[in-house]
Amino acid sequence: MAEDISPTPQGDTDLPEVRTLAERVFHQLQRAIVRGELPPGTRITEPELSSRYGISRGPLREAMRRLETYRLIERVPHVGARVVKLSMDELLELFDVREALESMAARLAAQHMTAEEIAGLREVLAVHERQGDLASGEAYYQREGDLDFHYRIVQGSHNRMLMTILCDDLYYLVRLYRTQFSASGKRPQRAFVEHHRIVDAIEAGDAELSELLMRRHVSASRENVAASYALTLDQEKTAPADATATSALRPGR
Amino acid sequence: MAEDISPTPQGDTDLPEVRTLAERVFHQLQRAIVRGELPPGTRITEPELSSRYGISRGPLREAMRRLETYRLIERVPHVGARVVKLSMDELLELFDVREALESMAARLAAQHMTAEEIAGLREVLAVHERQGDLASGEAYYQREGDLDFHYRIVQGSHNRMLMTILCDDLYYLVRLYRTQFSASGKRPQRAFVEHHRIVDAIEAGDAELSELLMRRHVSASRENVAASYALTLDQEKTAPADATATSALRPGR
DNA sequence: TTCCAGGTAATTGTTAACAATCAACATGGC
DNA sequence: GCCATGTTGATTGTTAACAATTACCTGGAA
Repeated sequence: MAEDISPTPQGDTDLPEVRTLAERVFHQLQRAIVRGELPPGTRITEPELSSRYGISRGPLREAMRRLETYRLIERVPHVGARVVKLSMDELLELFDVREALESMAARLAAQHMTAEEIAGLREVLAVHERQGDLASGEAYYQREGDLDFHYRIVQGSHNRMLMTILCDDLYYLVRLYRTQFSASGKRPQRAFVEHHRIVDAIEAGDAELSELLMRRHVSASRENVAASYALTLDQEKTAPADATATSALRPGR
Repeated sequence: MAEDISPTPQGDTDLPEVRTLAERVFHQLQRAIVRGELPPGTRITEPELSSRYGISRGPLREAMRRLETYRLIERVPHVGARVVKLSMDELLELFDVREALESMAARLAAQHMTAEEIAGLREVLAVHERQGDLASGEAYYQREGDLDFHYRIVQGSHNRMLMTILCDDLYYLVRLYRTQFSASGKRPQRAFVEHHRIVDAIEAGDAELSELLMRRHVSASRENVAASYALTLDQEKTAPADATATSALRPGR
């Protein structure tokens, strides 16, 4: 059980910031966690990982510190670190934060987005639509495209702090939640229509409408997730196999 | 020039999380930066600080990494770190983020705040009012009280992620901005009235009104800062002594 | 059987020395 | 005189060993 992560000493030289060992192992660990190769709750021990990646504990600790700031692991002094365990409560909290920040981003995007950026946004939707029919059941690309759509609108806000919080700090947490609660519910058509209306409002320069539509869009996604979760709870009640696996209630800090 | 910070090996043992050297020096550095004892743009060099605080470079690097996540310092690989330099653009960006998040917090507070919490909130305003007449010109306590007010509403949202972002991640950045752009404009009466109306809406359980009032409150504060800044620019134009000191335009990343 | 105490092993925190990178300065050529 | 280039100094990145705290396990007593 020491070869789960696929060390891959090569491979990720595309990132511009691999000037140090700590950066490289940080990206490797980040990818492993987001992909679910390191399941939530997994204990992270420094000697094991340092030997696995062939580096010393110094850079590894720095990488772990960065993972901690992204809320992907949780550390306790003198005790250790473990991959963050997700609860449905926290997922819903994340949706509230996204609703607040992304609606603001849409408002600012309507004011500041350039013609080129809007064209690029439409292109995302077009590509999305082109492979939409074949990917109707393939939820993965759907959601990737959804992430890309939201990502570009945040970029269009031209607010660097907003971009940092949403696209750097929370981006990987959103991805982790998606791999964790894989049942994203299928409302691709609805989401697709909403995306188009948001772009229309942005292109028209209607800040208030853009904000309102984005707020509804995120809120609807939140309700969708909450509903499918309630459904899961019901199914568990009828056949309570191993409740701890899916209910994922935090032990409480 | 090696005794500017006041090493103070004792003093801050009130924090619960001083179980490690890195934690302690982190808090010391954080306080030094927020108080302005380490001016923006100051270069942070590891050997100097490690010898100054009497610790090794290991814990110091961990402390600096934490400071980086709070956006209080900026690091460049193989080059070094320096205290973050504030620009008015970024301050306005921060106001946008606060407007989005704190209005959401007010909305959630109206739904989830307990009677005890609301009573505590009113107590903050009462204390504030009691010393309001004597501190009419004393802007410092005024702003501290303002921070406390906002802080408690965020706590009242019962959304841990919101609390983390606003009260942990952005709190010290807001304080740094206030010490930097000390001219906070004086609209204490206006802000005070707005605070009371927000509490009224929260107590009435009116989520939408609470959100709206908080949004206006933060937005008004933003416009106030922007206006006083424009005034400063005008004064500089008439007497352009050293423009770089107060205009504080980033060199652009 | 259950609870508590002590000891042991493992892990984290810390330190100091070594290696790699960068910025500034001096030197030489055009 | 100015620009390119090599060198030097300092700073950061990395490593390995040491110290301190914690968790687990074993043993015994109520």
